Amino acid sequence: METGSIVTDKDVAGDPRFRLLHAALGAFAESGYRGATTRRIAEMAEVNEVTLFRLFGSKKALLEQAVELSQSSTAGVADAYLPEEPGDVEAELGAWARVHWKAMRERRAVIRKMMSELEEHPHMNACLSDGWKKSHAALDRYLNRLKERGDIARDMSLATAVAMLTGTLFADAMGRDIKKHTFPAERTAVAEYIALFVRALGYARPAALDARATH
Amino acid sequence: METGSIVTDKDVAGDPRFRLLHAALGAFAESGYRGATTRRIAEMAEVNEVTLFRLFGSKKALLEQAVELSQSSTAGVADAYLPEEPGDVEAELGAWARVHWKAMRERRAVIRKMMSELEEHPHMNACLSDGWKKSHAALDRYLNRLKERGDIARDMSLATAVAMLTGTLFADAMGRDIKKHTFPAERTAVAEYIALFVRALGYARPAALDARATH
DNA sequence: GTTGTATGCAAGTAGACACTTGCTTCAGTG
DNA sequence: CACTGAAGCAAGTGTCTACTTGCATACAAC
Repeated sequence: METGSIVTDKDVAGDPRFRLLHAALGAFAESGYRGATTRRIAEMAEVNEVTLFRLFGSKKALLEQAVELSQSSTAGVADAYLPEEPGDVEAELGAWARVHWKAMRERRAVIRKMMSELEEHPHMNACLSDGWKKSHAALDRYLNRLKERGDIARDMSLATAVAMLTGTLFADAMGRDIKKHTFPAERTAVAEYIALFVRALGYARPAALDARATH
Repeated sequence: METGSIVTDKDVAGDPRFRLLHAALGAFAESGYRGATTRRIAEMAEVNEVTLFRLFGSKKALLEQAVELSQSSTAGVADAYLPEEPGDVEAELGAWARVHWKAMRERRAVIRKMMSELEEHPHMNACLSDGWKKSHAALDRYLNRLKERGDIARDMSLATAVAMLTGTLFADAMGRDIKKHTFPAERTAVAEYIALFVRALGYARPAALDARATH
């Protein structure tokens, strides 16, 4: 069983290394790279500031490891919801979308900061795209399978469809704080997006009438 | 000479106030609030740093005025493209979307920085949502008119549709730098989004068969 | 010519910043 | 016990930060 990390025999929560990584991510999420000062990170971690430099060498190294860790913890958590062979398309897409949306929404502060830092810290650019790559690829595979089966139009551009759905979810997760009143209710929003999306695909449900538009 | 706008008799490009506002926005777009130091802004504006404080009082005041100015310059530039009475829906929505997308894409650096700063500087939150309010409202009115005319389903949630289209455009404008290869070609992307969106609406073209599902 | 206003320039403030040095404390291991 | 390694602590380093002060200069109006 792969854990992806080297677990020491120490109490993880008490390990200064772990505490610093956790605190660094919190400070970064609150105030960005420049605002996450080494003093503040050390205080939040309840660890001496000197220990920070002994363990990580520099602020830059610490923050890079912190965001990498935060990204790997949620990467590819949604892709499992899309089966190899599509069944109930709306339900399956809905489950995937809900998990993907939730993962972005929970990390929205970090994501926003990474997006604003990507010119000055290219490492965060890589982290960002890697974090979504697996989920988006799974969606692409799923839609491709639908296309192969002839359930959606043959001339449908999957890249456009994927960009539309992932973009909608991304913008909702990021923007809901900014313009509250203009978004659908949080409970039902994702399901409504999926309903619209399925219709955009021109998906012909097997059980329903054969209503393929083109002759 | 009559210019028709509120212009001082000074040469605008040489006016230190104008130069500072312009430089402040540039520095903010490059490095965010903390990275836009007063020294750097003054250097970029080729104006003495002391003049900055004499004219604006503080760095905070300068930056707030700068982002406000940048927002008001592009606010409501797209809403004019949606007529009161819909005609060629795909073309009209396409024109609106293209202009709206372009406005976001050109200011993407500033927008990304504002989004990451909105907890620490609530003023930027207000600027952000105000900048989009008019365009989004115009889209909402347009779709509402379509609904009234019965061209799209009566049970369609316009809030969801608006969120989906604006979200797609926003995510494209912001994300194209981050994950280049996963987006449709820049030339055609917006038109493809619109094509999908129109199909999602279930829009029945007047010239085509009368295919209204529910009577 | 005098006054006022706007700008430049040199210098300086107090605090924050990332990072370092030297020394102490303490737990674990032989 | 002695030794080692990890951590804390106090006190620095030089640089940067927003912002201030005092004074010199230019130019326009009266």
